[in-house]
Amino acid sequence: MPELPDVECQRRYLAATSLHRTIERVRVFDDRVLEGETPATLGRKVHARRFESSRRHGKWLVAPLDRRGAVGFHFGMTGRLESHRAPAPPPAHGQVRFRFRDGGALDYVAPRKLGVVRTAESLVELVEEKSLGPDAWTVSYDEFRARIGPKRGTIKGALTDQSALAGLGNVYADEILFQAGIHPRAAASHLSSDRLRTLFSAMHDVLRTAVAARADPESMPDSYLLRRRSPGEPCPRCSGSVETYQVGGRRGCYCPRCQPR
DNA sequence: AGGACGCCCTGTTCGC
DNA sequence: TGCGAACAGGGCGTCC
Repeated sequence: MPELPDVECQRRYLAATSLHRTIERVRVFDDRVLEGETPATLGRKVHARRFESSRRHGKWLVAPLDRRGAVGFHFGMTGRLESHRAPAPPPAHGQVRFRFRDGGALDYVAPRKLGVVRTAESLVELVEEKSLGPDAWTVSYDEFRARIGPKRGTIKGALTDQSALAGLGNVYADEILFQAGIHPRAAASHLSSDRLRTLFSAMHDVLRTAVAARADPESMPDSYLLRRRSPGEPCPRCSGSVETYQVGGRRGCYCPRCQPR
C-alpha cells in the first residue's frame, strides 16, 4: 500500500543510494509498467545521464536528470526501489533496471505490475499532466480547507481524491479519520471549521509519525488503527469492535464508537 | 460530479 | 494436506 509515507521513504532511499551515478543502460523486463515510453525511448532519454535529486509529490517520486528531463516512478500498491552498489542479478519481479557505469544498479520492483515508470520534463509538468492536487505533506491549512471543504460527497472520498489532495490512499485516509474522530462517510462540506482543523492536524501528525516510522506499521504507535484493520479487532482507543465496510470496491475500516456519524 | 464497478496484476490468505 | 477461489488496492475508464 505505498501511499505518501511509503513513497517518501522511497524518495529518501533513492537520494541516499542513487544520485550522481552515470546511467549506462536501462533494461526493461516488462514494458507494461512503462507509460508513454518504449524500452528504446526510455533508454535513449536516460543514457549517460544522472539522477540529480529526488523529489516527491503525492504518491509520485520524480528524479530529475542532469541537463534536462526526469524519471517518474509510481509504486501502485507493491512497488519499491532496490539499489545495488555492485553487479547483482535482477531481483524477482524486477521490471526496470537502471544500470550504472560503476557496475551497480537501481531496480524498480513491482510484483503486481500496477506501478508506472516514465519520463517527464519536470515534476511540475507531471503534476499538471496528472491533475494532482497539492501534496498532503506540505499543503497549508488554508489550501487544505479550500480543496477539501467545498467538496461534495464523503470526506473519505475527498481525502483520497488525488486531484483534490495528493498522497493519501485507503489506509492513511482511514487512519487520519480515526485520529480525528470523524466518520468516513461524513459529508465533506458539512464539516465545521473546527472539525476541518482537527482533520488537518491529524493528517499532519499521522504523516509525520508514519514517515518517522519508515512507513512500517509495526513501528507505529499502539494508538493507530493501521494495525487493527481486520473486522472485529479491538479499537485501540475504546476497545470496541472495529468495523469494516465497502466503499468503491475498497475495504474501509473505522470505529463506530470513536467516529460517530 | 460523485460513486459504484470492472479491469489490471499476482502473492497471500481463506475455505472446503 | 492441497488446491482453487477470494482478496488486496491505486488509478483509470465507464456508466448512471
